[in-house]
Amino acid sequence: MRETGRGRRGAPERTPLSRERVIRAAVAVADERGSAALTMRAIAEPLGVEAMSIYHHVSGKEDILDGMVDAVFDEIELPPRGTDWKSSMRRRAVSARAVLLRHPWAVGLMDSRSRPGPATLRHHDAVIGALRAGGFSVRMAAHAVSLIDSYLYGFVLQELSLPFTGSAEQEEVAGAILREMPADAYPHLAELAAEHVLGPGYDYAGEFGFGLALILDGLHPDETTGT
Amino acid sequence: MRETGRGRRGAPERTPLSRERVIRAAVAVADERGSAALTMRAIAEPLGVEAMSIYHHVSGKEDILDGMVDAVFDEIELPPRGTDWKSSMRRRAVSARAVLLRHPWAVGLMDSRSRPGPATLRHHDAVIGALRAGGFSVRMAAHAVSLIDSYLYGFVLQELSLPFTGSAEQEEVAGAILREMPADAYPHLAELAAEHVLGPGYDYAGEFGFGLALILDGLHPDETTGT
DNA sequence: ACGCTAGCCTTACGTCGTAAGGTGGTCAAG
DNA sequence: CTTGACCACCTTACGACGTAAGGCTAGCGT
Repeated sequence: MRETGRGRRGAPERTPLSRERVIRAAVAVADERGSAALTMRAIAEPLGVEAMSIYHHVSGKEDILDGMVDAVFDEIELPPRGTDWKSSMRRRAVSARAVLLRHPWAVGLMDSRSRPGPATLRHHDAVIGALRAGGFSVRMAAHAVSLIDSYLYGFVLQELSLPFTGSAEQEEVAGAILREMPADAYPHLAELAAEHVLGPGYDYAGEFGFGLALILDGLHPDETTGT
Repeated sequence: MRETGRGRRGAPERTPLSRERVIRAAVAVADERGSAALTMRAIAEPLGVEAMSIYHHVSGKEDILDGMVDAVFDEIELPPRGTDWKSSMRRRAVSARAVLLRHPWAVGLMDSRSRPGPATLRHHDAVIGALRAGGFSVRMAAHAVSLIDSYLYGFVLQELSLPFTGSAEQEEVAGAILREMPADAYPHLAELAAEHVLGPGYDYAGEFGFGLALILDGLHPDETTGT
């Protein structure tokens, strides 16, 4: 697993560490073993290095976390140019959700992290740009970004806190909760669980499209909506 | 700060610990010193007790975190009965946002926590109930809850990750970021910051109402929207 | 009178982030 | 070729964390 390279005179030598390589290793550790396992020692190991060596390339763990968030934004597809604003917003949102689900630690990292990296800035710039190109005023673009991103992050946040991943465990877990839950104490919850969530073919992921469509249909380039 | 009470024969004695008192103390610590300072020892201290004593009343730190999340839900105003669904959803959302801002650690705790407490269940039950009473089908109520809550949590998540709290610092910080940011690399971001966010009277909190209104106006009791 | 038990405390372990300083291999200057 | 500075990594160590294991004591029922 340890990467090696060639020195400038052909002598084989270990690829030197770098901020980028450290952050890539950190992302891999968090993906594979969960965010709780993201320790300095765990990051160092697959790099073939001791924990303290990392400090020569990043300023501390916070710095790594900042870099990880930026790496995640870098993976999100930018709104494609040359399309109408609505479908490009949809594509971007769908891509962002996929990336955030691939890196389940990312949403939780986003609060508490207030120093945006270049990929993050580029990402937001492109999103605003697509809206502006679609005829949105500056004020309206701000509204749209706030709304769409809030929905996006909030949806993924809820999706990740579900105790299951596939729809196989889904029935099982939800059923268990239902059983140990006094059914007449929470009648509406019980009804929703029994009739809908546990019903055939229910897929929580499908909810994402519903809300996204509603939001995008409610947004318009100008303030012609007339609130 | 140490609470005392009276024994059953009038002898003054220390109020015994309880799960509830532990959780209340934990909430206070997190509110006052931040979620990073939420250690067992820090929770124990204001209770006049050693850290290990806590373990006789909760099963571990995870248990405390679960209790804290439930305590937060308990603070959120339930959707008032006897009102139309739309205004009761609005009231509930506004109340929830206020509570989540009062306990900034809460949103971050909500992912990773999958065992809902009684207050949480009661809260969700009441929300679904209000929608059902407003004529929503089970399926549509599920859509509505997912959408509204996603927006709510996502908005607060973003709001909390802003590096400022009041609009005084706001200009200062945003201005500083703008200055150290290559302005022509992120033109749309720069434009939005300069013309809108830094403009007079901008209040990020005001964005909440915009998105909430759009979402609530897009939702309808039956599937008459015709997607 | 006496042991039970509930409720709190003491001690200790392994792991965390990271401060401080050591070490060896490479390279430029002499 | 020698030398010495420097770079990249390592070793050691510290205080704080969550918590396992077991100890102490006061008040109770018998």
